[in-house]
Amino acid sequence: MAHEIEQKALARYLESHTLKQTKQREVILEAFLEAGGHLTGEDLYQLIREQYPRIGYTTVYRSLKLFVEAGLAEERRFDDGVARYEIEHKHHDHLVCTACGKIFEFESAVIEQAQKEVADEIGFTILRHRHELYGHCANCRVN
Amino acid sequence: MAHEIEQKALARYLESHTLKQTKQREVILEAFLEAGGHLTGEDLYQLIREQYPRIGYTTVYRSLKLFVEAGLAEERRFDDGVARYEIEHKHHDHLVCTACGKIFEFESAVIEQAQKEVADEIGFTILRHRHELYGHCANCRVN
DNA sequence: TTCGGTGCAAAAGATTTGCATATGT
DNA sequence: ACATATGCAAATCTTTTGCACCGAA
Repeated sequence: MAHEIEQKALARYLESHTLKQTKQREVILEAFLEAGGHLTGEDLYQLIREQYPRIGYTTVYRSLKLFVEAGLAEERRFDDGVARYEIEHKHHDHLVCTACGKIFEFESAVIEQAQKEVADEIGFTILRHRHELYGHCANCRVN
Repeated sequence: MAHEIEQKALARYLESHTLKQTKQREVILEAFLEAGGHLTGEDLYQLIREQYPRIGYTTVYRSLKLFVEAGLAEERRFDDGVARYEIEHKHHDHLVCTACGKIFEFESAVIEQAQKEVADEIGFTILRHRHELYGHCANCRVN
């Protein structure tokens, strides 16, 4: 099995929280990491279903929430209102192509700084943020 | 009745689209404008219910979508995934206080510019965006 | 008189929960 | 043994739709 590091991180989390290590959790985490993120619960359920038809979607949804708790995944919600999960990694924001659905990531120190200034002005403390640009990617744009 | 300008804008839209002017639409628009925006369909339905218990929530939801079509309102979705509607006005983004739920607006030319640069780099055309800062407002922050 | 509108109830889609059963620890 | 996890079905929650009836044009 690949992704030993993440599997071990999950194992550690489970152990330290008196939760149980199960085949399902291992399989679901594996499939999630393999797919590379930005998946809905349904997406992941369908993927897993092919190989493990006996795993219920309830378990997939519950596992995804567990991964978030464990710091392995992050929950996002783009404009369609459906929850998507991605692999937790360095902070970044998204560009979403509304034509093909592809999702790109970006980060900008200038923007982060400007945000802070906007917030400071009204005495607001930023805990997290969300920044999404919707439009057409290079492939889909009309030239 | 207040908000004559918006009521007239709606009337114009209805007329030009062969749609009908109804008491419900007038009442719902009035309540929406009066409340000042950032409301969910349910919020608005509850507000209207007090005075007009015979207006169904279906009509409220349908009217809100109509207002968006007519350019009078905008649909937003914050982190809870529920659709909220606000009065359409100059472009801006939001600061959302996760303690008291209050919503503030901001705009930043620096950020808009930086967005454009990020998009240009990968040949992406931005059609719209969404930028939300979550945290604690001046009243709720722990000093 | 003719369409579009309304309101109810029912459907739908995504996610959560209750519960009996199964399974790590 | 005991407590948590699973999987099914049923419940939720928000939003949409079907349909008979109503009302604006």
